[in-house]
Amino acid sequence: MADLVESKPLSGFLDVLPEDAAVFERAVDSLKAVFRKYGYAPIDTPCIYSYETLTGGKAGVDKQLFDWRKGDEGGKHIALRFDLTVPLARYVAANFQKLTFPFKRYDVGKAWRGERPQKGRYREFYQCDFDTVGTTAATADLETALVMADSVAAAGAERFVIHLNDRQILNGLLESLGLLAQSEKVLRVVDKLDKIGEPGVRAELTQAPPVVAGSQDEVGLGLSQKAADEILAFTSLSKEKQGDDLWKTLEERFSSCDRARKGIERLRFVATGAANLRGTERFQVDLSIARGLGYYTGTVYETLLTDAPEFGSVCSGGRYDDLASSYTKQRLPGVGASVGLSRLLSALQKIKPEASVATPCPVLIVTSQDVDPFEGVRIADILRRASIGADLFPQAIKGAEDSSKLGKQLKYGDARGHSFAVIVAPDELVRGAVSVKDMKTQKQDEVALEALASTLRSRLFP
RNA sequence: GUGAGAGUAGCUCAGUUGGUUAGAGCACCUGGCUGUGAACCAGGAUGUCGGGGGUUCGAGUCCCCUCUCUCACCCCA
Repeated sequence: MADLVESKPLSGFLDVLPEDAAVFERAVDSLKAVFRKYGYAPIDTPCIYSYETLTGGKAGVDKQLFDWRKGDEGGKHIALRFDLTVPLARYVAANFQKLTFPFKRYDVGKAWRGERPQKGRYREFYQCDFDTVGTTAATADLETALVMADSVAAAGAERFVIHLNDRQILNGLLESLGLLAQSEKVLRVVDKLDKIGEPGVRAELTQAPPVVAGSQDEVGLGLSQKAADEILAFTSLSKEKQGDDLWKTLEERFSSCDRARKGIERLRFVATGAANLRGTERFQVDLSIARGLGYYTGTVYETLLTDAPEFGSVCSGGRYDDLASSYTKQRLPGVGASVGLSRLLSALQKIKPEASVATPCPVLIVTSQDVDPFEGVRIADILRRASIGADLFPQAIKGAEDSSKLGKQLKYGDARGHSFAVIVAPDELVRGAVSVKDMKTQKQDEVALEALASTLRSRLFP
């Protein structure tokens, strides 16, 4: 015998079993329904791009890309997309004259990262993006928050909190400290507050920068203690105060800073509006969240599951001033977010492992070895014509090698989770009837063929 | 890329200070039950002990190298 070849997927890639795929498909359907309800239209975009397109011409982003070695286009380096937002930016730039703005689209698809996998982090994963492109209006930011709440709930999460912030406020603070140029690095460190705590963040902010520029293992921005104090005092504000207290404090603190005041105004609109429509327990102003992504410039969102915060954010997003600046001179502001469905579902599975079934059909047709196998196909067909999902256990003609006994067929039905078995056997068949067995209660009774569809329908959907 | 841990049956794992033929549970197959599953009883099949080298009379066990996976860092859904 030839040596067998590895059948397991690569690390960070997932096989999905039927029972999990059923959950996944339901979740996707629910999400899409939410997106459509808010006016987002579906689009589709390619998975592979040239390096240049993916990175937007910027250096340094390519570290996490999933390389594609074969199929180079005229020597061009190509790679898989790492999210759905970059493809959107490119798409909007490429189809600018065909689209109507504000443009709202959703896109459900896979993205790839070339990094080491970890808990809740894969190298291939699904994202469900929705964005509103071509407006700076704060209502779009507020509606984005609502879509996030509705989608995470629709995917099956019960307890979660959407953290809200606006980068303009922190940027205002940094501006007053003369640190605006380092904004992105500072935001990234601040973003780790929940993970490494205040001492950790303070250390990273004040430690000397890496000796070797660009080193990945050393951290440190070399800020002054005073700057670190200011930053930490600011981010802890939302931990001490929420609601009107917080707004009042912020407005006083930043009364002379134009940039921050705009951010406060918008954040207040979004946070109070969202809490008003979906409940205060769903939304929380959190001045410490920043999002690592560089293109966010205003509102930022992050969603944590109350029962599984260790999985990280399951739905994040933000507002950007100019999404497609790398691809077009047209300025395209917008706001959007992404449901990390692979992560969300793996977290939900941990919170409440649901007994789900491996079959989409409620009914299994099993046939005795003593009847013409055609009867099974015929009876299954009756149910399908009546729009009742019916799976027929493949049954060979009597005496054939792989003809299965009733017991084995019922065992299969049990393993797959069918609700009812329709047993086709000679005694009933001569009377023009079959036996219908409830797989849970084990009760079974004889039903005439003419009444089969209606009987099953009433039992399946009482 | 950096650091830590782990690789034994399809899955989860046990395997004593190195000792003959490597085990258990679950799952699977067969029969008890020629017209009835998830319970029970009896039986059955399954392993290059991740790979390579070394020490030894003898290695799943000790040493070295290598590969892979997991967790964490970086970064992020």
